[in-house]
Amino acid sequence: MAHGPIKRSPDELDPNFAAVIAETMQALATPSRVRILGRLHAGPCSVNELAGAVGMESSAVSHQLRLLRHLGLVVGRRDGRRVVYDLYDDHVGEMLEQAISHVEHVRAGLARTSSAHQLTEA
Amino acid sequence: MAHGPIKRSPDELDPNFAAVIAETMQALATPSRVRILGRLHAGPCSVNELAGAVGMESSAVSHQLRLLRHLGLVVGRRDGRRVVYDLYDDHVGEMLEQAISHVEHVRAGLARTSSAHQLTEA
DNA sequence: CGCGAGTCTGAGCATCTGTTCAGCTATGCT
DNA sequence: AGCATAGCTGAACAGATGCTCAGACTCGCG
Repeated sequence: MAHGPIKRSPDELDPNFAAVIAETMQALATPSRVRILGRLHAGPCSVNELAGAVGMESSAVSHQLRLLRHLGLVVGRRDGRRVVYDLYDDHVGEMLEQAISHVEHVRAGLARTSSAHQLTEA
Repeated sequence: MAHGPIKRSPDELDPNFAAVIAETMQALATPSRVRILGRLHAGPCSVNELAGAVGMESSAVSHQLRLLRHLGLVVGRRDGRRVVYDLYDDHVGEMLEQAISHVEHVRAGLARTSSAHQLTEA
């Protein structure tokens, strides 16, 4: 892939590009969206199923799905009178998985540090 | 490490675990923090340097650094009268890099979809 | 010891975000 | 056509968030 104008190295990020990253990563910055994506990672399903699975009202789910759609993370296809949502592609699933594994690693490190800290905690 | 109750597969995430993920991923959900982490990825530096690099007030940077410290993503070491911050470990750098690459992929897909959409946009 | 530089902290404020609520649209069935 | 189901949308509200401001604290130096 020969892109070009996009900043690849994480050093000295372009302010504009940093904003784009932040915008997209916000998809994973809320428990409800994380659970929605997690559920979709198990397979496509409708809004109501989703709502039941994550314990939210359909309306709330719909609002979040719109956000995720705009971010390009999920897609919806009409099937009869339902709309079946799915992750946009495998990359989204990977992103979720990697987020999970990173968080596990980080939290493990946190637990270790939380007793013997220097400037870690006030 | 024998943890146990933690959910590893992204399918049907435990609500509690989803909250933990969201909490940590919020570190990347703001342009200022993304830029701070990006700058630190280039190498350790002090609060003032950081502030200059990302164009924020030292105070604001300090506030964000506290957050990032509590999340276990960065560490600070006193050096004379300055405090030198650094990423906690390589995993944090990787997390940043992967976030960047995923976002690039997703945005590329978005650009492609934004013209021929069905339920993507209203 | 006193002062300046560097950093941290709490309060206050403006903004953003997520949920609920009410109502609308669209599809399918009788 | 009439009605029920499924989903979408906008307004409104509560809670969270990020920044600024003022002040406190620490460290090094004269």
